[in-house]
Amino acid sequence: MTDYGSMEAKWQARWQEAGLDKAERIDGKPKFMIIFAYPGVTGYLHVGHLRGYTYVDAIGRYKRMTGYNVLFPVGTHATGNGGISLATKIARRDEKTIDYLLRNGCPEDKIPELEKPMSVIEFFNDVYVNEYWKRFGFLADWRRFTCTLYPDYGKFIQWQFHKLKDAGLLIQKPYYAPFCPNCGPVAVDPSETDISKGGRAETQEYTLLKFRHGDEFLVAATLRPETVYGQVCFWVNPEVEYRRIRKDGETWIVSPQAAEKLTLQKDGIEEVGTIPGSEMIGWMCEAPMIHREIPVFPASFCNPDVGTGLVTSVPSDAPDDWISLEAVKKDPSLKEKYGLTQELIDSVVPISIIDIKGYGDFPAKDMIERLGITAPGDPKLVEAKKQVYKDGYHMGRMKDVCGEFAGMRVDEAKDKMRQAMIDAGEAEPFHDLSEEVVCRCGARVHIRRIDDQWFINYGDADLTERTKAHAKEMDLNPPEFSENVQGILDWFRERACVRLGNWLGTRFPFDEKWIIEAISDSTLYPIYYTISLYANDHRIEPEQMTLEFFDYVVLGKGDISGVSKSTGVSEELLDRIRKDVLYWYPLDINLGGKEHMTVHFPAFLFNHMAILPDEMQPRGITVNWYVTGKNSDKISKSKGGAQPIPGAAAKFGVDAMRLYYAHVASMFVDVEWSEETVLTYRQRVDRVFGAVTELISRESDAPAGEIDAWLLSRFNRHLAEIRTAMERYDLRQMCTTVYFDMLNDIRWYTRRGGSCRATIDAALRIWIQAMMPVTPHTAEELWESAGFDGLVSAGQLPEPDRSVISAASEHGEDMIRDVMSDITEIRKIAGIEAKRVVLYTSPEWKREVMRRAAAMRESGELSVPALTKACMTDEAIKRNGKAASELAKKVAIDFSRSESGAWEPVYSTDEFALLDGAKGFLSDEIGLEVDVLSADAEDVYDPQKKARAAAPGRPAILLE
RNA sequence: GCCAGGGUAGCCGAGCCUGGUCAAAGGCGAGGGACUCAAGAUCCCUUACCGCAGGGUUUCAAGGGUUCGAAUCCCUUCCCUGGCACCA
Repeated sequence: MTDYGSMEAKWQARWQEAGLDKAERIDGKPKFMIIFAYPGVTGYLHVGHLRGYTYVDAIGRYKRMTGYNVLFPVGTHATGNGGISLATKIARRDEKTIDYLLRNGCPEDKIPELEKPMSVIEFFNDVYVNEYWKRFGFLADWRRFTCTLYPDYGKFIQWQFHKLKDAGLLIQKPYYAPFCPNCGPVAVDPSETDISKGGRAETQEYTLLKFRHGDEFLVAATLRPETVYGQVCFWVNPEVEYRRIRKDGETWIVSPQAAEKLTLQKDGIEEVGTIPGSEMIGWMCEAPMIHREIPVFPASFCNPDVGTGLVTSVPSDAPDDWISLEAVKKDPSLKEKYGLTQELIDSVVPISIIDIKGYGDFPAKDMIERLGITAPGDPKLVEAKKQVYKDGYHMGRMKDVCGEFAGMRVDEAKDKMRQAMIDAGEAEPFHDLSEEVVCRCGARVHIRRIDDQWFINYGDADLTERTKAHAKEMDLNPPEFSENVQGILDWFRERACVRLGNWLGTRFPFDEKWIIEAISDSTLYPIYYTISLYANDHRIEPEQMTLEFFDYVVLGKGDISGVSKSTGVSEELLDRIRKDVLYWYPLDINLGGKEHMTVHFPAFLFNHMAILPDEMQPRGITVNWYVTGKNSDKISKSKGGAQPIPGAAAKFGVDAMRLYYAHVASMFVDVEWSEETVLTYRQRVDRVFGAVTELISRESDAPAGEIDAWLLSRFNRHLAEIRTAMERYDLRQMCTTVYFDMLNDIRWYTRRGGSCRATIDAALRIWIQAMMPVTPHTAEELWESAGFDGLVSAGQLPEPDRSVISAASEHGEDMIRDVMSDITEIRKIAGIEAKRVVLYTSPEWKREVMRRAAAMRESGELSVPALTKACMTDEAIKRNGKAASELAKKVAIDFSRSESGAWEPVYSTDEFALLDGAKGFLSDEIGLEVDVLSADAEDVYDPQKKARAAAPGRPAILLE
């Protein structure tokens, strides 16, 4: 295996020596600032992540070689519980975790150090920078690296929150969060850092429905308030000892567990007694909204742990209800046991309330039959419920029985009906976890109301309008994101921005018990890269980074001498930082994966708009899609199947991988990772490398000829194409030109016998420079062996020389290729064992027809009759009779469809000279003797009368 | 369901905005050939169908429409993908 690593390391060291990675303000020089949305520190990354990062480096390199001073900083986002989670697992030597670390190349002796969260973060910061980004040859300004857990970064975030507060965008309102009675707030997430069970639980929003019975209420909890019109009875678990509680002067009956949960969410709850479930069977209670009396029946599926342990029954749409009602009707023992009358039981019949495509009047019944469920307690009921709920919510429509809600879509009716009942005092909101969650301390975790939760008010109308207006001006890629983002910005509402508990992050400046949560501290940060430089080398210390400091350097507010005095930062340094900020900002491109479209990018836009002046608003966002595993999953970090990045880099070489990312597909589609595909790019790099190496060493003392003019024309045209593509950041198009088209041109040049040193050198300069953005190591290696000076990475891409771009020259070679393929085709079709081929070039009169057509096209008078008429005034043309008028017709149509001047090379090329000059080449290529004759020549040899078919651009061919 | 984006030759994928020069780029795969003792690499040719002269025929999810002309514009239908929130 070739040792790509040492070649790559060599050039990376040279770039560093040359200081190419460092970005410094150069007043007056155009700047370009680009970032990728920094990754969360969650462990080892996989090959998929490098896709977006590679785009950023390639774009940065391209900008650098086209006259820009480029700032490409990197950082990491470590806010959250990822670090804690990993450290905890490492501390208790969790087998899977240790295995995961070792498999990804973590040195064994490093592991004991990783028991502290911050050590984990620092460890991975180092991995990301050194094993991923530097390894891939990125020219990022490493000096500016920052991490969300650094104290100086925290100062910046606290300042940002002061600004949000000043702008009136921080609001407080109640919020419902998981809470342990002993440990306080806990994080419920799949990593299960804080908890020992229930990491997949979700917070669900129930509606408590109050059913009047005498002067008390049976309280049911439902996720489907829109089904109240279908209520026909009420379920109570006869085995459960229910509680009576006082709430706002009312008496409620709920399960004991529900009573406990309610105290966490409602004020003034007081237990006043108990009542066995069995006692309630046979009661009549008044259902909310419909105000009908419905009977209470026994049901074993009422789990006191879920909701309130009491359930309103809507058999039409709830499979559990349907099957249980059937069971009640069939079970005679219930009548005796609970004294229910047959009449009462018979009076309970399902009511059809929702019309769902693909279902009959009673969706629950349909689903039960479809799944073959026959009795209550069947485990398939869970699935049945989920499916009916989902279909009902998305596709259902309320039927006529639903009063004022008739005809509404379910997803709309749900909120409306819930609100109507809450307004009428018949219902209340309630939150519960979808499954049992147990804290590490062993206590049960419940949802608790938090009254003073802070939110950022992204729903603010003025902010939204201004942000939307700015987004319209931005360069957003893919273009459809421009359209979508308008909707996303509208849809963004208040967002909880702080949280309690065991999380890493910055303290909320207005109340230290809160930690600023993960999305909210990563929205304005790109601007901090202009400042982190000075914090990292300790020219400023975190304690100096006061509100006045940021106000001055970011916003230009305050008086420099005052700020200098209060912070202890010299006026000179303050001035310098301020100028840096003004120079580098706004951000030109923020590139991130598609997951950011509805989360990070809108928040990024809002925060910039809320805090920074117009001239500092971001200019562009580029969204990249993923590299996926099989079955188009994201390559999962946790699944472990993905290849560690350093291993892949060693195996394929960094440049091959970079080219793979840049070219394998449009930025805006997912790509399935396949080593085989990467290998074809490895091969592609090798082929280009080989072709260049061969050109460098080729004997090349021939004088410049036609083919040299052709190559220079092609390469300068490509240069222009590359620039056009890169205007749109279309790396893929650019790579097609550089690694495919240009290689093909070189092959043709070689095949045509090109070997002029000056041409080759000129072509190589263009070509190698054009390779630099995507395959920089290969480019350097080639640049050096070609004997060119300096580093390509430090050079400037030449402007295309339009004076050497020649349509005529390119047309000539196209013609030769066409002639070759025509000959091949004729030989194949005709099955002739030919010894000789005769080419007849077009007669002069046909050229004249085209000249006339071109002139008429120019002056706008071209039409079939006009051209025919004009041609007939020319004796030399007219003489050809019908052939002349037919040609005039065809030419008139062809020319009028084309751009003016497009056909010029066709009629003005000296075809005889061209083909005669290529005779030797053609003869070698096709293995036949080749003669070139002019169709105009006197007594031309033409035994098969082929010559008359000759036309400009299309010589007649005779095989014999 | 709502919003958005798609369905192109064996596969991947350009073209579609700005209709004609589109049987439709390029790559991969496949077949043939050159080079070679041989393999690999490299290079050349072919790869919808028909055709003993460079041509013809039928194609760009399906159906309909606009137009002298449609892969490209419009309408309908079918199918696929993503997002639908407090989760980074």
